Amino acid sequence: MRLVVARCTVDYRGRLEAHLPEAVRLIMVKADGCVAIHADGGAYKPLNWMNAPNTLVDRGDSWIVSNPKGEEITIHLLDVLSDSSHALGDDPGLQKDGVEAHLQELLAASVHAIEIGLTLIRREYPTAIGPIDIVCRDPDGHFVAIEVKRRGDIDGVEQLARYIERLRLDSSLGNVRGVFVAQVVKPQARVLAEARGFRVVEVNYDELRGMRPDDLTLF
Amino acid sequence: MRLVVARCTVDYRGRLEAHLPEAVRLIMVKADGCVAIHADGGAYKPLNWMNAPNTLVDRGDSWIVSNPKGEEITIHLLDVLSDSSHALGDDPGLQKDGVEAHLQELLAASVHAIEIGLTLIRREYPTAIGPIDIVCRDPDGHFVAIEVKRRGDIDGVEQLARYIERLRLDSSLGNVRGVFVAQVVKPQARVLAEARGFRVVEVNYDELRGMRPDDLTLF
DNA sequence: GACTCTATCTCGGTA
DNA sequence: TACCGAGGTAGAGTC
Repeated sequence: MRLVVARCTVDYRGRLEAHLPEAVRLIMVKADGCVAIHADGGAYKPLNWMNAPNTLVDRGDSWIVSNPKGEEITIHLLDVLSDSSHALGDDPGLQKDGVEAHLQELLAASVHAIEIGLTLIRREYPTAIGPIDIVCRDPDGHFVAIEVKRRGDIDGVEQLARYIERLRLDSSLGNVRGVFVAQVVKPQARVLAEARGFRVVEVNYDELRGMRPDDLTLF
Repeated sequence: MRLVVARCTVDYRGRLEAHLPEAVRLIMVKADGCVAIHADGGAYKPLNWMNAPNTLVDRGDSWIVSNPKGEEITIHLLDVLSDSSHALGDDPGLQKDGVEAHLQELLAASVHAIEIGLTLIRREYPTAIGPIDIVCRDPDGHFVAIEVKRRGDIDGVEQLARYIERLRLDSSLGNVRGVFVAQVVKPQARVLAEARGFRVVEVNYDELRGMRPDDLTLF
């Protein structure tokens, strides 16, 4: 990894056009060739960047980084304050817990947390337009399509609507209804979900993790 | 900005839980206090981070960074290979051109580029499920809801469909129709838009920029 | 390769 | 502040 601190200007031309006026910034070049230009604030996102694969032409006072898609960044170096390189080696990578997949697993194991009386048919139920998170049957024998989100946004409701529309094309399934499950459901998403006739359920991840799976509960 | 290259392990607990095994990484601390841990690859996204505002407790061989929301990162430093600080100063910020907002402004100023005879009612027309990009009236007095996208995807068509559905609930508006405008419209989006009864218009950003606003045109 | 969906999304705007 | 939508979204997984 090469770290250059320099007074510079930057021009990007590609999916849009962007320009950075003269200032002191950090230019980070990683081993895979990607380049990122950071200011001294503004969270982790760089001001400008170019992902690998790309080619870097170093003309001394300016760098031109371009990729096969025709995007290009030009960095004019006006004053280099520091320039260092470090061998970091491969990274073993990040281990995560608590993402949507886990929420989905927990819910599939405890579908009664969504609605009493549900029976799991399957998780990741396949359709032509993508898998439905969870599909159940209710005590009346009706299909219940369940969309699980960490944050219940309007996009998720649309997603559920597409799946329901799809399932209803298959008349052999009979009645199909939708349930939208999330840790937090945004107001607009709730309005839309209810307008679409979907039930909306908020669940607590930590409580869910503490619950016994359905096959151990006695109702 | 402080740049530390060190062999380290990292643990994050907050919106989810994450752990980084021992490896050599770059730890970047910006002037606003935010911390990012980078590997030597994987584009611009850090492996772990903590946004400002937060507090950093430096215990020498370990750092504990926590924020008011209850998120926390613990960095164990096993071997510091480099530690440097640089004064970067404020950044004048990024100047962008060609984003959706510009396209929308240009179109609002030249609605005849969408369709001859339209009169602008307002931009960002408010509804319970979000603002409509542009709303016009046509020569017959009908409402026209216009969704503007840089890239015309299926999501944008769905968005327009939601707005139209919403407007039609208000019978006082009379007839309402939709127009989907983008620089490029994906085939699937076009099919869906036309199935929904929306007109589809492709516009050229550069041509649009060269046009005079409506109040200067003489039709 | 194209498509789909998640994200500690980030970031900006606005009510 | 919370909420909403755009993003050069990026990145992962699947078909």
